[in-house]
Amino acid sequence: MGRIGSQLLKGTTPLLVLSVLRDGELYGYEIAQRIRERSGGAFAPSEGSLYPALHALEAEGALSATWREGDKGPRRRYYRMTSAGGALLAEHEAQWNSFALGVTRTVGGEAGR
Amino acid sequence: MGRIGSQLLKGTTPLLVLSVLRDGELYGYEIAQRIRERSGGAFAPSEGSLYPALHALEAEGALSATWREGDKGPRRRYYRMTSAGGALLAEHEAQWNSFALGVTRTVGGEAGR
DNA sequence: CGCCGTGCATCACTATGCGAGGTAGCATAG
DNA sequence: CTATGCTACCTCGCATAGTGATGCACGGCG
Repeated sequence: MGRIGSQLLKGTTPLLVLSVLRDGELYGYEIAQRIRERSGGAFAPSEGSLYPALHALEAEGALSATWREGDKGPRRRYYRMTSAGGALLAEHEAQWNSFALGVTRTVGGEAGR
Repeated sequence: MGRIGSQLLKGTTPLLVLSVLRDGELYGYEIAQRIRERSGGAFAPSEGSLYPALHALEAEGALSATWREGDKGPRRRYYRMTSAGGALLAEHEAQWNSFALGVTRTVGGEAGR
């Protein structure tokens, strides 16, 4: 395994998802929209990556979820961050920060000074 | 294709390689070491990703390369950034910046303000 | 003489993002 | 009444690209 979890290189989805869930309970589609809004439209996970990520996070115990019937429209699955999810978020944030710092340093040309 | 080139999510290697080559001519192994040093040891591309990336960059015309016999030790392939490489670097930097900004915003919770 | 370090290269494995396709409910247009 | 389109969920196959293992070649050291 690399220095910086190799999944972090492409795996920003868990970080993003957990981040928006700090706001409170949200359902899948809404999570994607929040990420899109907050990123300034720069990106949004596609469904093919969002839902699997949500399931994985739930399986890990980072999220808890419940189905709820909508008065109108189809049922939605609401996700809430667990305390384990909070810890995971902190971990992902730390990894992101050191990754971003590393890139910035390398691109900027500062050595270990 | 997504908003932010999907390769950028994991494809920081070209950015990193081109960045260290601003210093001048370097050979493969040395490039890896520079990246490692500059990133503060946070990461270094493995050989399995570095060499293919170098070949791709050369094929694209972003780098020019020449073999040189070492007085001691095996021959080395020295890479130099071309002007097309400079343009590519600028592009990768811009992409990285907007990507990092998007993540920062999403994690930080700032909306489009 | 065997091992290690430098240096380049390639391979199989793996992770995961993406788009397409499928199900379903409801609303509006024709 | 049917078509289209939006919300909302899920899953599949494809492509990309990072990792470690393996191999070749050269030279120094114990």
